[in-house]
Amino acid sequence: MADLRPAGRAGQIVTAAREILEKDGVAAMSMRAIAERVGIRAPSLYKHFPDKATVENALVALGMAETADRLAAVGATEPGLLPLARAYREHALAHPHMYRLTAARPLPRHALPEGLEERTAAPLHRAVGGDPDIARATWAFAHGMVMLELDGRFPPGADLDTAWAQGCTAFEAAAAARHRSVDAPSEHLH
Amino acid sequence: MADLRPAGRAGQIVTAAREILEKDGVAAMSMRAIAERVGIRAPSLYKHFPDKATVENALVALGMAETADRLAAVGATEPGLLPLARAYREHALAHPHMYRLTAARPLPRHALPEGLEERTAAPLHRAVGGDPDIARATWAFAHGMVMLELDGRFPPGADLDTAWAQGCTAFEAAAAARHRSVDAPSEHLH
DNA sequence: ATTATCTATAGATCTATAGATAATGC
DNA sequence: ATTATCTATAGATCTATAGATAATGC
Repeated sequence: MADLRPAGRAGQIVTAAREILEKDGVAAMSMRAIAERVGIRAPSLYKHFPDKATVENALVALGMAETADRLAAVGATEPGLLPLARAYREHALAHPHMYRLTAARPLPRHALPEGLEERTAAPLHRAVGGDPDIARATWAFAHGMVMLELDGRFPPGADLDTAWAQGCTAFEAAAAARHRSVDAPSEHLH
Repeated sequence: MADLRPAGRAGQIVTAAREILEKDGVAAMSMRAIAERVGIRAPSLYKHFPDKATVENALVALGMAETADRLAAVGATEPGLLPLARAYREHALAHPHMYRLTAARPLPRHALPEGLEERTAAPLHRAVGGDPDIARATWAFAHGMVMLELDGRFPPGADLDTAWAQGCTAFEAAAAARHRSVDAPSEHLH
C-alpha cells in the first residue's frame, strides 16, 4: 500500500488540509487556512496544485486507501459481516469529516488511482459470498447507519449496536440463502 | 394533514425557497435569490422571518410531512416492505434536493411540529412488525441506497432494483424471524 | 400608528490571477 | 534559468442591520 501523499511541499499541503478537515470540517478547509497551516500565503499553493479540487481529490484518495487497508486487514483475520461492519463504523466515527469527504459526495473517479474503488469494496464483496446485489445492499445499510449516526438522526436512546447486528445478521442470512439456491437451485430450505 | 405553509407573504417566501431548492440545490437558495423570486429585496425577508435558518426549517417540516403522507398512503394500501421502499426511493429521486435537506442533515427538532418525526417513521415501523432495531436498520438501508444513488456512487451498470429487493427481502425475513422467536421463544426454525 | 418595503452598507468570506522579488541550482 | 514566494487585487459571493420612506388601517 504505497503512501499516496506526495513528497515535499505538496505533501505538507495535503497533510495540512487533512488536519484542518479532521478538526473543523470541510467548510473550514479553505485555501487560506491550508496555506496558513503550512506557513505560506494562499496564492503560493497554486504553484503546487492547479486548484482546490485537486487538493481535495488527494484527500479522497488517501481516505479511501486507508479505509481499504483497514477493511482488508479485518476481512483477512475475522470471518463474517459483523467484524467488518464494526471496523467500518469505528473508522467512520473516528474520522467523521474524512468519511463525509470520501463517502458522502460524488467520487472523483478520474482522479483516483486505478483499482482503488474496487479494492475498497473487495472485503465486503468477499464477506457476502460474491453476490453484487447483496454487497450493494449491505454497503448501503452500513453507509446509511453511519450517516444517520453522524447527523444525529437516530432518537437519543437508540440502541445502534443492536441495529447494526440486526442488519448484519439479515444480510448474512440473505447471502447464505443465495448460496444455497446457487448450489442446489431446485431445493429451497433443505 | 394540515398544510404547513404559512399564509400570505411568508407562504410565498417558503414557496419561492422551495422552488429554488428543487431546481438548483441548497447552495443556490440564498436570501437574495429567494427575495428576487418573490419580487422584493433581500432585506425585506427579515420582516417575515428572523433568519435564513427559519426559512430552511419550514422547508424541512414541509418535506417531512409530504414524505410522511406518501408513506402512510402506501403503507395503508399495500402490505410488505417493498412497496414502501419503492415509494421512498421514487419520492427521493423526484425531489433530490428536498431529500438532502430533510434527510441528510441534522434535524432541527425544536422547529418541527410535535409528532412529525414519529409520524414519518410510523409506516416503516409497522411494516417490520414493530421491532425498533430492525426498523432502524431498514431505514438506514433505504437512506443509504438513496444517498449512494443520488451521489452517483454505485458503479455505472449496477442493478439497483435488485439491490433494493435484496435488502427488503432480507429485512422482511429478519422481521419474520423475530416474530417467530417472540411467539415461541424456545423454538428455533420450526 | 403600524407594517412593508427600500437603499446603503457593514463585515465576512471565498478562489484564483498578475506581476514583482528573492532564492536556488547550473 | 528556474522555482517559490510575496503583495495586491479582481471578482464573486454571503447574511444581516440601520435608517428612511411609502402605504395601509384605525
